[in-house]
Amino acid sequence: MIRSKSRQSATTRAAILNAARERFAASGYERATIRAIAADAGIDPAMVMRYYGSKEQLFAAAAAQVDLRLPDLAAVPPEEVGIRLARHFLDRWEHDEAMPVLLRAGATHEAAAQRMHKIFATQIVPAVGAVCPDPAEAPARAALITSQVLGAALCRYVLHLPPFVSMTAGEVTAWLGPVLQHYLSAADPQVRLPADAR
Amino acid sequence: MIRSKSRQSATTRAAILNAARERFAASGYERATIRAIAADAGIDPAMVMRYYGSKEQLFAAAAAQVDLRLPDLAAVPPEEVGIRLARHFLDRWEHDEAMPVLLRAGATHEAAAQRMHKIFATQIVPAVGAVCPDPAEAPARAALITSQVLGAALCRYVLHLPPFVSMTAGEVTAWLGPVLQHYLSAADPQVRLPADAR
DNA sequence: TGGCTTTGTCAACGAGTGTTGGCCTACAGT
DNA sequence: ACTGTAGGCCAACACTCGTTGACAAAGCCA
Repeated sequence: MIRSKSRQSATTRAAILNAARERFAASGYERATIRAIAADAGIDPAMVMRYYGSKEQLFAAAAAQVDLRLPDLAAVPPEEVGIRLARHFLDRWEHDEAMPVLLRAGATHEAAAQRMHKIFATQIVPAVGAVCPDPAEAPARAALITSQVLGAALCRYVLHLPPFVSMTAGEVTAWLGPVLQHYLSAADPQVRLPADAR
Repeated sequence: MIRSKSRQSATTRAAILNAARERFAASGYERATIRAIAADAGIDPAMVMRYYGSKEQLFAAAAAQVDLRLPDLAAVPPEEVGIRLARHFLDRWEHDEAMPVLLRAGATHEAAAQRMHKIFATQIVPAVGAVCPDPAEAPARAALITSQVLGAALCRYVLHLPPFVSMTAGEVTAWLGPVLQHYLSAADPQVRLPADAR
């Protein structure tokens, strides 16, 4: 367990990053303090500044490289795309805490919201576009999928809404699958005329 | 415009509450400072404490009495319940900022999350139960509806996800309606056996 | 007019924050 | 053995926060 003192920096950097991710995920950006993160990592707060420069940059490092690892949906049988997507997200979240980080922080921190925009544009939209009937509709369909997926994550991992946390991952997947399928491939619904909009 | 000095307290109290709601909605709980709220209301920070006791109590007052005013779904033709529900939520949010307050604050503040649990249990679950095939399923179905509805609000009003904000309220309603309908009345989906869960 | 309550301001406290610079220590290379 | 350097800690700064108590002004009531 006892290591030589030099060439230890990589280990410490990683420890800080892990502690930061946990704190950001558990408390959001503002309540996650440098001091608490440093305490979790077992080092002095000054080290955090030395290695990451500022809290903002530490957050950027903690929330960087969020890779959803979305599968190639074009290779999936068309009628299974929805359930496959739902299962993928659930799987991801039950084992990775990168997404709660962005969810909690994105609600109040502008930089986090911008990062979610980027993830949406570079990962979700292309994946959806691969199986979309009309590629021009991909952004809108991807946004709808994102809304359902983030909403479920919000209820389950952030708000801890009782009926949602007591469901198994399989149940959630079974419910979300058809909905994602609908957003992916259903015909664009006609908006009623303003006459009966009220 | 100039009023007598006494009997002014009700006006000031209301001004504080309005400013508080705006700040909590725009910045979340932690970034909304008493000083900023007081400045918006045009008075001294000490007045906020005098009238509301503490920041926590001010937040409670600002987030209190969130009445979704859900319609009696039993009186709606069964096949229109989904679209009716979607339209109601959209209508509510485009004109009221009480919900963004809870969304932003609920992500990081425990008291806000608890308040959302209460709103869910006392308003959404009963409304859903009125049209649910099996009342025992009402909490789960209500949770799914809530997840989609909160997810849409998150993308549209908090994260400002571009494709979502550029949709009209009518388009969002048309997309969400069938999904809410599905959560309300579709048969409980069978969860596949563990054999093909991977 | 004189006192009492209400409405409000001002200055300050104590705690907690991100951040900085100086100092100590122990290893690596010579 | 000596020295340079990198890893790490400590103390402190400057600032903001929620919160408090003392004090001033203005109305109401007698």
